[in-house]
Amino acid sequence: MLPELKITPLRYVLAVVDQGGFHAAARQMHRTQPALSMAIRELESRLGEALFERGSQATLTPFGRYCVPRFRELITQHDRLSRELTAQVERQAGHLDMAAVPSVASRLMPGLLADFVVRYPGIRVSLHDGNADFVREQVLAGEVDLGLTSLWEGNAALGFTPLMRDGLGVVCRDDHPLAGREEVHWEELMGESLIGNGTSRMLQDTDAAALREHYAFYISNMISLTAMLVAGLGVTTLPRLAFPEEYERLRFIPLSEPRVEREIGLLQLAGRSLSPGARAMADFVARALE
Amino acid sequence: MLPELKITPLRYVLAVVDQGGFHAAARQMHRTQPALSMAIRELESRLGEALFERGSQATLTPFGRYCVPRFRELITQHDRLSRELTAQVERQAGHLDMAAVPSVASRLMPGLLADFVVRYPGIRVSLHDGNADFVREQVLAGEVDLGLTSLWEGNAALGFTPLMRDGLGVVCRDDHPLAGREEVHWEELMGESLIGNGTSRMLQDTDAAALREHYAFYISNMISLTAMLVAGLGVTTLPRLAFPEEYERLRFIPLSEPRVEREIGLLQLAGRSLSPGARAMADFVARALE
DNA sequence: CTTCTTGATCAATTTTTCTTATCGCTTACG
DNA sequence: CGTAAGCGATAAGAAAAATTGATCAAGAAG
Repeated sequence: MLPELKITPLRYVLAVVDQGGFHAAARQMHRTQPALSMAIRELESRLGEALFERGSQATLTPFGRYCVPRFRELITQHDRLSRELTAQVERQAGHLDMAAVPSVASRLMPGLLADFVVRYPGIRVSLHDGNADFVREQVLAGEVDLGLTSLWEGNAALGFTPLMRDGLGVVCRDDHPLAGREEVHWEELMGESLIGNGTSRMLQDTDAAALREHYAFYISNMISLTAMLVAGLGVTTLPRLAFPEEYERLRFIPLSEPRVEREIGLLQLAGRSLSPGARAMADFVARALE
Repeated sequence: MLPELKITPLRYVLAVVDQGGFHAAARQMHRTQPALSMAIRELESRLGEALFERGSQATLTPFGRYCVPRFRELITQHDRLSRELTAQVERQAGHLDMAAVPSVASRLMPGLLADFVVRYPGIRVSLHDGNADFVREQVLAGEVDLGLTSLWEGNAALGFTPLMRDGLGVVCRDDHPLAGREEVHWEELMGESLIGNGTSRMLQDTDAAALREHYAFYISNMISLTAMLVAGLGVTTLPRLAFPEEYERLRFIPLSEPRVEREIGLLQLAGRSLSPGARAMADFVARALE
């Protein structure tokens, strides 16, 4: 049965050694002198050997001299751990993995991350991007702490916090008849050369579901899609956030009827709390997007 | 102000993790389940972050998962230290430095040490030999924990525990007139070719002090001395323990008048306790020599 | 639906830790 | 030489902490 060494009495011993006396040590420790006397005596009896020479004042025994550096080492390790955990809790350190759909990753995250690293310089962030299914799977598998995506189907194991709405619109080239319009009704698209993409499932279960039958192409890759739009090969529907603003010739016209919106929000495992770093990010994102 | 982590609650956490539940852990720790619940809750509040998922049973939070290996590490280090100190106290480990006069070192210590290492296999011993002044200085300077010697002059800083008496006698070659005698009176030596040696000061302040004026030689080196005795160049006085029994032609005849004895015993710093290993040796030697 | 198990909670109690007051001893100083 | 100051030990009581026993609510198993 090996004795349990409590940290505090070890600290007392070091204080006595460093300060050269029980009184001075007590002052340093914000304790009274008898408190140290008794705590150290208790420690000695637990070890079965005196640490301080009795009679002589605050002189270490040979065994005490043997112990002191070891006590110091253990206390150092304790303090290091305590400091490390505190840093985690206070978000001065830590890391988090997150996944986001491409539109969020490329349009929202750059600015968000820039602010985040200023606010939490110690927290390292890994951001993975992929489509909504990918994000969902990553969160579900615990591969990432957080997802930033729109949720297509609920799941008891997932917790979703909506943060912003993102309305669907038509994207076409600037010389297209629809280009100057304020808004578009879905039936106006029936005659167009329609290009389907990954976000087209937003039309599912809406009045405009019939559009999905009329795709001339289906392109999942965003680069390819924009290239085709720029080439004037057709029009497509995209949520506003996914609309590539950097292409001068493309225009975004909101869909007025039906008004289709996706809800972008934070996805996480339900019933599972977040690491301090992940919570910092979740709170930060939620606050930034209101 | 960094929080003070007590070892026991950390152990509770590991027990819950390893046993997969509070009840099982409580059994292992010989505590009741509420004790663990409350201790862990207190630890959590001290850290400012939950370790276990509330609601779910004995599931770690991400922060908890982060902590567990670190807790385990600290506890391992604590236990290693505790074990190490216990080993010292129980004399299963340790070391000691001692010094002894040559006669003791060569005649007594070999057998003593052989038994000692059987009894205390973990304790390493360093044995230095030198004359009584050397031993005394080594002890006084704290260079060695223990001395095994005879004490010529007391000192408040030294503690001496007599263990055995060692009587002075005359040493001569087997063809010397005194060789067959049972004992010798000091006055019988006045006509002899007397060789003085380091132990001759035992005659100081005795009836035979006059002999010191009649030395034909003074030889401090034991090898030289025995060579001269074997060569028949004279006789000398030696305590029995210093008499080199391995020389077949030499004889030891006790001095009857005056009866001069040196007291051989343990020398140590007064008011300074011994290391566990040194105390083991001191007790061992004292018991062996009664 | 009932039963069993799990962890949480609360009050009571035991244990531990700390303080106040005091003692005996040593040291420094006039 | 004697006095005052400083030190650590000690005892008794107070405060704080840990632990228990009993009980509760919730989820899992039958």
